[in-house]
Amino acid sequence: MNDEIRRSMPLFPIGIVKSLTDLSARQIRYYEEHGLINPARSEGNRRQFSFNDVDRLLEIKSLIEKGVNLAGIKQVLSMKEVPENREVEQSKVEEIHNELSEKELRRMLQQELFNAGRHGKSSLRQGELSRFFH
Amino acid sequence: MNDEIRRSMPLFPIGIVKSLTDLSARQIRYYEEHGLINPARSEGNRRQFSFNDVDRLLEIKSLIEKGVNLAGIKQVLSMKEVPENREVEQSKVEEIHNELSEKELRRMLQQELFNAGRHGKSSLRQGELSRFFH
DNA sequence: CAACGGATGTGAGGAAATATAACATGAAAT
DNA sequence: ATTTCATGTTATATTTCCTCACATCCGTTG
Repeated sequence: MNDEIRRSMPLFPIGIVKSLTDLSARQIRYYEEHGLINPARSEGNRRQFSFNDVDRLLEIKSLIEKGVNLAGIKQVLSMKEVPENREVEQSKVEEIHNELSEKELRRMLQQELFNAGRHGKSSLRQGELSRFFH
Repeated sequence: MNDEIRRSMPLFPIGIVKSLTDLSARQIRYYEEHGLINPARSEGNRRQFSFNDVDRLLEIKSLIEKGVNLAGIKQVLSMKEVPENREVEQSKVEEIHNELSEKELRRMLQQELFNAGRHGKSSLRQGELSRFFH
């Protein structure tokens, strides 16, 4: 449900994404420039990548390594887009983004994560936050 | 298994952690100064927080809100440390950190994430990377 | 072959995020 | 009334990231 929200939560700076994907900053920015990814931005205009973004970049990298060019990748990725409830999800996200300010959204997510982590947990070993990224 | 590795992978800058935990940067740094957390550092000396770190901060925050002071929190947290295979886990992590350079470790993790995400996956919806953070 | 466009590297210049350190402050403890 | 704890605030330095421009390599095409 809010899985999509969690997965699209802006978390990582480009430096981390670089090491996670082994792509250069130049490449990442270039792919964004050509619409393959669409990371969020901080107030100060810095890119903030979500899990979805990183997933997508790994997918892109894999295709690049197979010799697929950007146009081809664009095709492949667009085909992977869920055919069902596409507009539904889309509108849901937009709804949230329009009705709530960025700050409010962030706070909401944080609250959700926090509360969920609060109960039914006895050992730190089990973890709190990370449980909600699966 | 490598769960602990994933959970302790340095990912977030302090700004994100602030919004995730609703703690001030001052607080976060203060808690580190007093040994409650121990985030990794980038080459350029910036703090890099893992899921474990964020979990811990949420735990700390919860205790703070209950009126527990730092000494008390230190106690509580130390008690949560797994009594079993403590040294085992510890030594395992240290082993990795000693035998492999930071860069190699990072690359290894990235590889693992990447490869695991590569197979048995047909829809982007399912996600690749995020599956490995649970 | 020469020219062109796609994909990436590199460097300049500037802005944002973070680091440490020092001092300020309110509340709690002594 | 002091002292200590936990946090805020401000100043200054560094690192990371931004955009933009130009260079380079390479495959495709006229």
